[in-house]
This record gives sequence, C-alpha cells and structure tokens, in this order.
Amino acid sequence: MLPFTEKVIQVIKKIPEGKVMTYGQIAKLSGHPKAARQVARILHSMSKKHHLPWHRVINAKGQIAIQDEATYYEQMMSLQAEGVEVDASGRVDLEKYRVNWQSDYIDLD
DNA sequence: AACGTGACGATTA
DNA sequence: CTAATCGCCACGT
Repeated sequence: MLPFTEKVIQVIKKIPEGKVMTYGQIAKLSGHPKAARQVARILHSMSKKHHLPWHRVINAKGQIAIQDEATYYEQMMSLQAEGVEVDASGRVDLEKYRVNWQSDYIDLD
C-alpha cells in the first residue's frame, strides 16, 4: 500500500501522450476520491522533481487550472505539441481527450 | 496533535 | 454561460 502521494505520482506517469486526466480522476484512482485538492497540491510542489507529465492534468471543467501566466502558457504549449487542441480560453475537449480508465487498470498498492 | 493550505469539485443562483 | 459558496482531506509545519 503506497502512500497517497506516491500513487498519485504513479498514476500521472501512466497518462499517455496526447491524453489528459482530471485532478478528481487521479484522486479516485489513487484511492481517495475526494482528495482532488491534494492532487493539485502535490503537483504544485513535486512536479519538477519527478519529471511528471503534469501538463496532462487539468480540472473537471476541462480547463487548464494554472494561476501563473508563464506556467499556464507552458502547459498549453506542451499539450498542443502532443496534438491536444486547446482553445483560446484554455479549454480542452474532455470527451475527446480524457483518459477514461476505471479503477482496475492499475497494479499499484 | 492541531492548523492552514490549495493546478479541485459539485451545487446553487 | 459566469460567479459565489461550501465541502473536502492528505500533508507539511
């Protein structure tokens, strides 16, 4: 049983190129369905040190959830570079790009 | 052990 | 569609 934080990192590492997941999905797959905010916290502080594809993580509205302008732009560019369409308001088509893994794909715990 | 903190989410107006 | 409110909870301090 890995700690929540480690599971989150494992899940994020498995997001395929050209796809996205939401914070809530990741929280659920990591065993804490309501800890979406904690996922955000983890990314905010740990993404650089773990070489995570953090740019493939967006919020439930399908939007880039970054406050910082430069980082926001970076995420948008990274997504577009993988073929994910991002509109002018930073929104992605979840129906089209979201990974819809249930909770049985993973072999962690 | 208690407390503040969020790249959130669902609901309501 | 936007905006405000409230619930949520693992983790560092």
